[in-house]
Amino acid sequence: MGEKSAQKRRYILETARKVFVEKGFKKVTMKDIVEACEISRGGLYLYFDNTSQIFMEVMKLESEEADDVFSDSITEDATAADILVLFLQEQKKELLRKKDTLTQAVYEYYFENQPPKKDNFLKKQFDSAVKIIEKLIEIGVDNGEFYCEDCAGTARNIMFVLEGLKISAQTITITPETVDREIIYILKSLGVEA
Amino acid sequence: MGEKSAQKRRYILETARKVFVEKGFKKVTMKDIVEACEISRGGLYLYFDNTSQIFMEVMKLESEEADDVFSDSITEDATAADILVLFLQEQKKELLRKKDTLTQAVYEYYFENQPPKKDNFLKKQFDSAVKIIEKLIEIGVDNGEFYCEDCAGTARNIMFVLEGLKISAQTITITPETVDREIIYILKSLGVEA
DNA sequence: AAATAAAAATACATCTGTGTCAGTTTTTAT
DNA sequence: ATAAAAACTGACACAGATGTATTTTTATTT
Repeated sequence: MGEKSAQKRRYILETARKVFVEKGFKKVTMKDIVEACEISRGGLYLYFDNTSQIFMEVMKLESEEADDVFSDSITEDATAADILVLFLQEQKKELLRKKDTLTQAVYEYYFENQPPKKDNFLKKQFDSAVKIIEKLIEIGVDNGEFYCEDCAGTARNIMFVLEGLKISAQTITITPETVDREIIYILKSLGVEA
Repeated sequence: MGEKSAQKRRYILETARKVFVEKGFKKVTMKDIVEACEISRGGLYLYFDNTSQIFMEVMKLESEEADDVFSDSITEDATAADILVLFLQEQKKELLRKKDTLTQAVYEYYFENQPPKKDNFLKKQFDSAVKIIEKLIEIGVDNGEFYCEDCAGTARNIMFVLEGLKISAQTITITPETVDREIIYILKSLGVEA
């Protein structure tokens, strides 16, 4: 498969991503992707075998482009609290505009394809986020910005709260105020008044 | 529809529940339910129109039989901390045996049928659980068992953590130890050493 | 026991999605 | 310019699910 094919593969994946954002995972058919890409049925099968494969590759692309949220803010010479707040605000934005992310599709995919212990996209994201938050809290504690006895535990706890908010945003209806309250709660638990 | 029909309706719902537990929501077809109930295709359509309707009624039954977890333990003359621990242990059990609950099916259903603001089964459950936990914490604070400045906030926070654990158990693989750590973390935040 | 009503089973027509394949067009190389 | 290779297309056969219509069985009434 030559240069050109790689380009088209990429185009298909990017277009398919929009479809998954729109419809989740389960509902999407090869036909949907074909139509979105404005190619033929047979053409699509030249590049991909089925929707699961396409989705997996979409997730892969996604994960390669991730982690930027953090690095953006960390490079500044902001305080630990600033960075944490920035991160939480970013998460808030993300989880409230639920119709613009792969969140739901990813959940659906994992429901269908029972927990792959290795190569679990979500687990990787979760674990790496925990680690970064933990580091951040440690820095804050050293600074005297935060009070915290168990940085790892707190980091994990924060991530579970965010997961809870994320899924709740997809099922229950969640208001910005609800998210704000949780953010304030988290900061308070670190001894930071918002 | 006579006495007998009502009985059969009930039988179908209870059998269908097992199918939903087994397969989630989206995957389940009328055929699956027909086979599980050992009745005929046409027969099922006499009672229900489609899988969504069946699932909605299953959830309704489910919600009518809920809330017992709490009432069971609350009637005892246990301390607030005891009751809270019992509740958290119950939740732990529930979320670890993920293959034995409707959790995943409910999520799938809500993904598909976008957030009904009224009659939202999940929201009702969530809100009522928050209220009960809040009361419990207040009692504990009055007792001097707990230390807590914002009972409502803490109750909400606990529920979001549990939601996070619940969805994580379905997607990431979660160990009992992970849940235990969160439980300990929660108790510690109330000033209770486990 | 025959007539009638209710309940259940079967067969049917339809629809939607899948994956493949024979044939066509486009690209590339000589 | 032409042959070979690569990329693409639309039609096809198949599979599985839906909801309905018809027939068969079972129960009820007189």
